[in-house]
Amino acid sequence: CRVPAAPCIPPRGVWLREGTRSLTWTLRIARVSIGGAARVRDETGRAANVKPRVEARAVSGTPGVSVVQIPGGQTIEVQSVIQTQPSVIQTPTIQTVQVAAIADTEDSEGSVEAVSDTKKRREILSRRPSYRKIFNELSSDPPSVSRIDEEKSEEEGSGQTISTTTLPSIYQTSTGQYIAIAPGGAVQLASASAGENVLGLQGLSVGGGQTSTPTFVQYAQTSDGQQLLLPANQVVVQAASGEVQTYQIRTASGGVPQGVVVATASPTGVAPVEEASRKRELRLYKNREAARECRRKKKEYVKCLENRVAVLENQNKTLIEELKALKDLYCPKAE
DNA sequence: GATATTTGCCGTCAAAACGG
DNA sequence: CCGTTTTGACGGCAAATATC
Repeated sequence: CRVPAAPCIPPRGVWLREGTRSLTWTLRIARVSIGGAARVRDETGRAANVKPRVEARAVSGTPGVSVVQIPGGQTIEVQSVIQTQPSVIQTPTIQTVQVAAIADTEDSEGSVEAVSDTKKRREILSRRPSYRKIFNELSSDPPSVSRIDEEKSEEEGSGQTISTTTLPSIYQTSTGQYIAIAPGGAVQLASASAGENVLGLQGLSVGGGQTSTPTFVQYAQTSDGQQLLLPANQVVVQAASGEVQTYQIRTASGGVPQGVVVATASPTGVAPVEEASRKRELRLYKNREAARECRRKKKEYVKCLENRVAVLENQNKTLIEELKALKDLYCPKAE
């Protein structure tokens, strides 16, 4: 949280490191590092990062006491003071923090318990109304703060993001680029570097019908109207410059990254297991995109709040000055 | 320079919210 | 009511930063 000058109140508990230099917290759920000599490891050594470390997150907490859970299932209760300054705090500022207790949670073992533990935690962390709801409610009264648009706001910069309104088919090319073929027929290159919109290309799903192995072919239309038919594992992309390139599509066995839909085919004749996994992939893909979008909106929302804080602080300052001036003018003897 | 810690982002899950 | 969308929560990774 980097709202300037406005003290952010940690919503649940306080996040701290024992006996070390800094204290950090983020919104609502924080990560806790237990540093220094008291560094704690998951028994299985599961803090499987390149750099050894332990992270924990809040499971509950009241002002002054935070209960955090470390990966191994242990619960550590930490007594602390409310620290209102976010970000890094130098040694003189931080107050002593004691690890009050380290206790094994009864259900640290066993998958069934683990599930119920997760549930318990989720219950503890009662869900608050969504930020968008709160924000829209807030913004119904005061001026100078823009509402978060329900609609997707114009993307700054290039609009290379893959459309999320209707699900495109995503393919990874042999060069590592991703190609999205939207139902509308637009083909987008979604590479890490930059994307370019390519029109005039279409992906055609030719349903397998009776066959259990659906075929996927594409045709491409060149600028001069010529049509190209391509093998099932290739995609042609024409850049804005006019340059036409053929890409090889990787197959699932070739190590397609998670979530990449390998092919879109009619479900007819597809084994239930395959169908289920296809559905799952689809769901994951959609959710991935949704999460991305949600984060974008959230960032926007936080920016709006920061603006709001700045505006209100300004107003406050102006009003105080005005009041002071009026007092001086009309009741100079006051105080 | 090595190690420790923080921070930001991502993918996934699950539950709330929403829309038909 | 049910399917879909949205979003909080969480675990994980890696880059950035701090500290030794």
